[in-house]
Amino acid sequence: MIPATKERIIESAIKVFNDDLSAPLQKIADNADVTRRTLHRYFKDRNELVTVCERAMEVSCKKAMIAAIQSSDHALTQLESMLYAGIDCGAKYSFFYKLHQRKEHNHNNQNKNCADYDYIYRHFNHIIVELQQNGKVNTDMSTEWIQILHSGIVQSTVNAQETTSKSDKEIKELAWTSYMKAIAP
Amino acid sequence: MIPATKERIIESAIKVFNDDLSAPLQKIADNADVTRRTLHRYFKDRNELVTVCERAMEVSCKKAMIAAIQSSDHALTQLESMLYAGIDCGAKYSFFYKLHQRKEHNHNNQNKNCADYDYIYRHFNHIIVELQQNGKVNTDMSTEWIQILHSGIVQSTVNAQETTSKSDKEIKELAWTSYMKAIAP
DNA sequence: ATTGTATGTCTCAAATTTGAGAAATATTTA
DNA sequence: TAAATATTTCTCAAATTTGAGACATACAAT
Repeated sequence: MIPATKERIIESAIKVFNDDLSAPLQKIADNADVTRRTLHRYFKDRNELVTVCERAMEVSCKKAMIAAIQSSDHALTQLESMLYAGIDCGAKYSFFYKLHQRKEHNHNNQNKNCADYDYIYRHFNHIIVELQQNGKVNTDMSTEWIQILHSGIVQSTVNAQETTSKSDKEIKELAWTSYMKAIAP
Repeated sequence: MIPATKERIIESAIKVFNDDLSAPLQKIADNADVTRRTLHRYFKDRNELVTVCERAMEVSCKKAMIAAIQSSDHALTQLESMLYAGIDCGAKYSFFYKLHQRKEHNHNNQNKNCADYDYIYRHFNHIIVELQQNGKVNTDMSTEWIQILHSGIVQSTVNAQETTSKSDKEIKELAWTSYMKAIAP
């Protein structure tokens, strides 16, 4: 059982690191409403914190994605759930996505995380191809592009949640409508 | 006339700061292929560099946006040009957009930059409303949401340019097609 | 009330980052 | 080529960030 404080530090760290990987740890401590000393009690050093964040984010994000895939056997519903899962994971999703995209990252399917990433994106591809065969998705668009679009919509929806006055539900519906229409034939 | 080196430093700084505002200056120097010493000759300190970046990015991004607006008097063409301008500005666009969105930013239309930002977004809104009246854009979507979507598509297209094998032209076309279909009635 | 655990405060040394001087080298311009 | 300018290299002190010890407080569980 992970203590609530530790959890809070990880959450803040994910949020802060997400657009400022070199941010001073003080910034994360402030954000989590703890002293820097407390942060250092939970994490040996910056490196460990980053690693833990990556793992935490991978785990929760992967879990949500896999659940989304398994929530239905209709490809369209699966895709919709994946979009919502991404939005719900918030900053974690961008982190997750970035992580496996950046050039320093040496992809390696022996690694459990990479294997899961592969699992998710194989399924994603599978869903898209199926929808294309059913004539529900534009065949002029590569799955590669649709993946980019998918993550773009997730990201901007997450950002939007912070600035807009709309309810989460409304925003998600807008996101899904826009996405679906964008990739429709 | 700004020296090429200074220009290069600013470019790198915008790129690096864009997802790591606290990055060590060494990282920017490396990216710009100069020594940290050279960087320090052009910029008194980190703060000055950040300020100069903001200004540079505002100027070039604004110029491109305004040019896009004025490039045509067909609303749809204007919107398309604005999307491409955003993509061409690359990292600058996200920076520009973020800058005026973050809560520390105190919007103030006495400020020339804010005034220009307002000018651009007034026009953007105008274009959307006009397209909605012509039945070319979905009236269920607020301009607020369309703006979010717009910047989301720009951002992910810029990211995509770095990872994908597709040509810039192809990607831009995909972006525009997806965007237009997403907001169509 | 007492014990144990978690967090905060204050402190400090080590590590890193920052900004700049001085002289050597490279590059441009006349 | 010579002079002028820009950049690099090496160096160093100041500032900031990092990680941790020692002890004080707060708070929950028994």
